[in-house]
Amino acid sequence: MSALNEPRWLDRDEMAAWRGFVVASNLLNRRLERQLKEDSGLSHQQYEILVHLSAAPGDSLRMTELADKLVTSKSGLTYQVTQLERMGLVARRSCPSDVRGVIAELTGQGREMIRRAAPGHVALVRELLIDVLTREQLAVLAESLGAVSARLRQDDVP
Amino acid sequence: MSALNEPRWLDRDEMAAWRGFVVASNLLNRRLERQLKEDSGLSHQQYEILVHLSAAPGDSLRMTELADKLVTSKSGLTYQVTQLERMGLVARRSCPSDVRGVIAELTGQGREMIRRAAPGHVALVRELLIDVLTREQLAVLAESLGAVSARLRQDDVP
DNA sequence: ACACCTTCGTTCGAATTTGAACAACAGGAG
DNA sequence: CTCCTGTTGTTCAAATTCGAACGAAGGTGT
Repeated sequence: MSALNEPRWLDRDEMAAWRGFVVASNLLNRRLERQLKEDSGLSHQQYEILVHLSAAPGDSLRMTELADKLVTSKSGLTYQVTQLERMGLVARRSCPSDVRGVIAELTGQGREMIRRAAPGHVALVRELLIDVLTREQLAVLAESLGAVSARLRQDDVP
Repeated sequence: MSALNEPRWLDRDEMAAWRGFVVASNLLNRRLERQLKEDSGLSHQQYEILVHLSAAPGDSLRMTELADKLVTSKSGLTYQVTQLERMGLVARRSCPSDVRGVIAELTGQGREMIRRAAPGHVALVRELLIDVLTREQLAVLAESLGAVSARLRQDDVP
């Protein structure tokens, strides 16, 4: 009867998990944003770009690859890489194997910046998230969100 | 020696939890944003405003209260409430007990909108997050993120 | 070599977000 | 009452974000 049309609403636990996710996500982002801006003059997004580059072989990545890792739009990345380029933290160079390709590469200043910015950022992540949870909670969180991310990556049709 | 200056970096599990959180959060928001926009013409933020209002007594809340619940800036809320007001989904009225106060109230159209938009949204949240996890994972997630949120709310100095 | 479809990164305009500054008011201490 | 401090919601400029459209190039099948 109505079972076919009536959606399955979230029960108490499900709602708690979902609301907790949304609220924690927003609050965390706010705090990290402030801390990075004040201490290093970087936005969280810019910081993440530097991190992904510094973790990549040759301190460099193709724009599209980088956009995927960051989970952002291509145009958004173009904008931010331009900003970082103006700050002297990232340089653009063309891709040898593909004329269309653009490679974003960390500069010396970029490496220095991430080296200085990372400790404070990690300390805050630890204080606000990691150290609040037990080892078991962390493990479950990692596995759960890993599964959710994988599920989302799968059918992410642009 | 160096132990005092060297930050405690994240180990494998901690990093997995943190990255999982960031990635899942971004991917989820992207998907929810698209779905809401296409199906109802609402942004996720606008949808959340309607949800919080419809959950409040009298379908109404003070601006500041609403901003707190949404974890957004006051100016951001002012903008979005104005948008919703233009759409006829929300109305502003002044607060009886405080001349400065402004109360956002759900209109009839607003109630109808949330009634139509909710099923599709909840279904997607279920598909992408809730139903991907086991009952135990959900419980741990709820408790963990609840603790993190509480910790964050505590010392959130504006 | 040719047409065809996809991918790459950028540009563009529109929408949104933020923090700082602001005026108006509330709430108390004296 | 009167000053003083904190709150409330808005306005403003600046920064950021996104999707659609674009030109240019890759890759494939014939």
